[in-house]
Amino acid sequence: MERELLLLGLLKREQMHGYQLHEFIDSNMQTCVDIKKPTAYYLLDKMEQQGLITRKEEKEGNRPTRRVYSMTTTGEERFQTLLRQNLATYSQNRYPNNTGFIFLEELPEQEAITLLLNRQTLISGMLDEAQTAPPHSGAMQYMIDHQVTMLQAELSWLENVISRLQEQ
Amino acid sequence: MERELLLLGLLKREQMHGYQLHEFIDSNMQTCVDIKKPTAYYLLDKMEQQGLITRKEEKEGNRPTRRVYSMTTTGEERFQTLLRQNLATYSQNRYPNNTGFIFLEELPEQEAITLLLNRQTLISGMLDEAQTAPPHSGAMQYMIDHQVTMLQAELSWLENVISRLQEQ
DNA sequence: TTTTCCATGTAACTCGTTACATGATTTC
DNA sequence: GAAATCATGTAACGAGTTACATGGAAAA
Repeated sequence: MERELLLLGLLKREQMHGYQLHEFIDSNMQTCVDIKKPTAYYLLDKMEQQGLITRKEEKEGNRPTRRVYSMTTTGEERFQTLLRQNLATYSQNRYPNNTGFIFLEELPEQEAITLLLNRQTLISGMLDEAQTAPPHSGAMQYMIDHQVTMLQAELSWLENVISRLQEQ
Repeated sequence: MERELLLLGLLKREQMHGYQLHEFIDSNMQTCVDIKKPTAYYLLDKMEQQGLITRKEEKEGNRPTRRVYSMTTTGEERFQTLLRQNLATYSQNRYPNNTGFIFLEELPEQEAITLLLNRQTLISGMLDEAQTAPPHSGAMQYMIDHQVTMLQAELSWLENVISRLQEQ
């Protein structure tokens, strides 16, 4: 659903072909969303069949034909619905990354601390990366801020856990 | 992988049958992990075939036979590996919940604010719930704290977005 | 007596991914 | 001449879910 919203939203701005969409997402939005090529092609196909988008073929030289998609009015309506739904709603996030913490006590404290310090380094690295990302236009910046906020939260929680372990 | 770690970790503590595992997870850990019954049964089957756990049948009266699983030494090793890997590692979280924010500008400001206020209420509710959860034993408490931390971060980011919209 | 709980499962499906295939074109 | 890029796709798989099925026991 979210990837459909993503593709629709981008196609609302301007018509694009599959490769181009994937390229754009992969190089401009990699910090907060991702989509693989086969998924993109598959969704475009499906949404075309549903009448949300239409395609026109574009031939340039001897290259493979581009299938350039643009939104239909049905697609526009769908986009509006999806967008509102997405913004007004929130469903609990799971953090499968952290399942191991349930069993922290199974490990000798010293080893646990060592492992967690490694994790801390990883998260710090990601945080740095997110923070040094070039500023994005408009609402995309919100998404980057979100990543940063969440990574900071993750980090501060982790530091808390580590220091509680060190107290013992 | 994470659910395997979860099941293994619980079976390390004490032998259990599928229904019981699901029950336990569903009623004691619902804030941070979840697993559906068919998934649990499927994984138990698979892990038994891999020799990570063994089962013995337990018959009580005329009820359906329980398949009580307990860990093997191979399972113990696997658990140790998975646990260390999970703790020392971190991979970027995606937040598909928030995809819509990329297109915030497509909406009239007033409406956007209204939608986001609704979302805010939802998150506040979840936060309350997580905070009033009865304290858990040992490391499980870390997981609850994590949920709380993440919800707070989500909320503070959202409030920030809302107030930036209101300034305009 | 009807609903809920106990305890197991299967089948079909969804969403997404990896790995592979094709073939021209530009770049090194 | 080899490698990366452009542009499309298919096939097989993976993890997990929903919906359904069974059948006895306890509770309402």
